[in-house]
Amino acid sequence: MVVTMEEVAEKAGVSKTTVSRIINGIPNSASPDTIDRVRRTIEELDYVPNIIAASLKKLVTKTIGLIVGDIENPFFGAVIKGIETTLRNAGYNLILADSSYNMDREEELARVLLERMVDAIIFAPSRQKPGEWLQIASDRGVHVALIDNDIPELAVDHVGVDNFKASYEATQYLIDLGHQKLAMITGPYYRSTSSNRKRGFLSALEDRSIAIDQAFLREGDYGIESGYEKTRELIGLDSPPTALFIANNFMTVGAMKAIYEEELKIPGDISILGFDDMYWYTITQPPLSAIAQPAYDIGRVAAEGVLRSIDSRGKASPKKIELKTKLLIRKSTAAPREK
Amino acid sequence: MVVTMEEVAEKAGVSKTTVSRIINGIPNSASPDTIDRVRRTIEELDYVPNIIAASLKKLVTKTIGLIVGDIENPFFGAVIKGIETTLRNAGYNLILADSSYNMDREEELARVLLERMVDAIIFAPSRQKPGEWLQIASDRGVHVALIDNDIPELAVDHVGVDNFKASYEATQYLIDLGHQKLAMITGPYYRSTSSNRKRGFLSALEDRSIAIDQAFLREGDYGIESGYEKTRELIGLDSPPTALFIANNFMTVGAMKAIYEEELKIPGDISILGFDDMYWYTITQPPLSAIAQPAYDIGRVAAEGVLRSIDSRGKASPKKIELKTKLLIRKSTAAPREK
DNA sequence: CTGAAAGCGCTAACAC
DNA sequence: GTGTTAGCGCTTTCAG
Repeated sequence: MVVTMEEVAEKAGVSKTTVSRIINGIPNSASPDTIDRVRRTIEELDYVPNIIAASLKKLVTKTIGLIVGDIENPFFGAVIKGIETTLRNAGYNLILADSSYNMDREEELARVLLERMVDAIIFAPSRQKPGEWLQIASDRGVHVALIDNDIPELAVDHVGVDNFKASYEATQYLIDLGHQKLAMITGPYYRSTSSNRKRGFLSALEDRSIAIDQAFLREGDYGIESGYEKTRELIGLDSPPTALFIANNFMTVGAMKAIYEEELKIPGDISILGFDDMYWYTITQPPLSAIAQPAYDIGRVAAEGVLRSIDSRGKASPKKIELKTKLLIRKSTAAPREK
Repeated sequence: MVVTMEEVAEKAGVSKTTVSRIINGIPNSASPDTIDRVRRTIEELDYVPNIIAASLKKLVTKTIGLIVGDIENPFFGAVIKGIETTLRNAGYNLILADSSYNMDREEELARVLLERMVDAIIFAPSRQKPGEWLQIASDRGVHVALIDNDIPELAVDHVGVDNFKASYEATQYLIDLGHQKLAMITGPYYRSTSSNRKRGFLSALEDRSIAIDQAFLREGDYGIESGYEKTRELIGLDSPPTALFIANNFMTVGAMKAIYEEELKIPGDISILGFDDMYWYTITQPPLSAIAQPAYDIGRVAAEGVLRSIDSRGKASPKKIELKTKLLIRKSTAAPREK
């Protein structure tokens, strides 16, 4: 740093203390005259306060760390936007870290954030297993909030959606349309979101007494390729499904690719329903039916929770919050063709 | 923070200095024995070094600030990924800030980043006009790199693509297909990218002696709605264009919406070519032709430049780097129908 | 209303 | 090899 508070003080003919108080807007701590003089000096010198120094003294950085699995996933894009906006408006900064869905990385990042003295960590875990550093962080008074996937055994805030219910209702909708041969491409079961989405699907079938064909249940990895391959397998079956429920956005793209390649008609030959809504789902042919998650709000609510938790000095007990999903019915789902 | 270096030192029976040296891996500064003892103590105490304190002393934070216009834009998503990955591998952290394409906000954010003592700022400006704080940052030795839009009068690094050339070539391709009635929906001219894309389009027409119909040139704002409206205007013309070139991803979505609404055939009635490639352009009907920008690499190269610049203590002169675009021809562009 | 002094937790000369 | 000392730039009692 070039110019320090000391220099401002000197030039204005006051002490550092006074300058500090004025900058921090402590009421009744300086005469209007002094305030004016100091303000002008700050202006003249282009003085920029050093928040790092202040942080060291106050033991508070007004910085929050965020660990996500993949910044490039549009779902996280919206979540991050919600977090960043909320935090920024409250005067906080965001340190963003991408774990590539790698657990070792997650651990390392949590540690790095601790070293940087973040006031809180918002974390989108890639699996349900709790990491060691997160617990350490929580133990030392660094507020922790989970988003998307939950880690039930960690007693910290969590913001997500009711994946079971969303999945259950979507499946029910498909059944009501008349489908009996329903397939699902799920995400990896080690994620709470994935396993809940699968459970919802299965549970709906069960409740409607539809036998579960194991060949119709495929575990993907949330990537485009995986959606493509699983779909090929599914439509290659002797008796293929008439409805396909896909657990995330990327796999849905892969699925569409496979379906177009085989020149199957949607929804004539097969109905398609995806988890995660994308802004471009309205311009595919046909427009895609999907379950929308309030991604921005997940971020916003998580950030608000963390802020509240900081304010209350961690005296608030952990909350598990589930936001509402919405089933968006467009044109990719319809009754199965009569045979 | 709970446990400090002092406590580690005490418990291990050495001085802070020794602990510090061991943590920083200064060679030949402690006996293997001491190192071992200290390491074990650190482990036992779950000691986490306080980088904020170190930063204050060293006047280097190993943190870089990034200001983008909209985190949710998938283009920036990829750019951010490139930056984050590169920085992380070099041991740097990223403070992410979203300006909502607002210039006042940009200024404010630059200042906030300065206060936080970032070692460098990577900035995706929303207009060509240079801000005051960025100059101040640069003057104080904070390295500055621009991405996407350039601000020519600022003597700092810039990484982007040759928008003029990309646009020129794409237009040329459309003309070679036989189109004579070409329209373009541009972005706001106050961005260097937008105006260069427009210039490329116009220049290609000129070079092929195709008269420029002003009604065929529409200035959008890079949003979905804007793409939709401008396209409606265009296809509502008495003599509508046979080819439409759209300056970004979001407006392309809007354009598609308008075209489907009017039940026009692509590319039969109108050819569509967009700037920015998206991973889902292969599953629209027809798959969309587009100009791909190496978004991840733009981020990576910008981050590498900033890192290099930090290493060389700013003795490197500013570089303006243009990465290669690629014209991806899929199915939304074809020769105009004979009339 | 204002200032002096004592650190926040760490690093970096400078000694020994 | 290791320790002592003096800060980095700011905030915060405590005095007046």
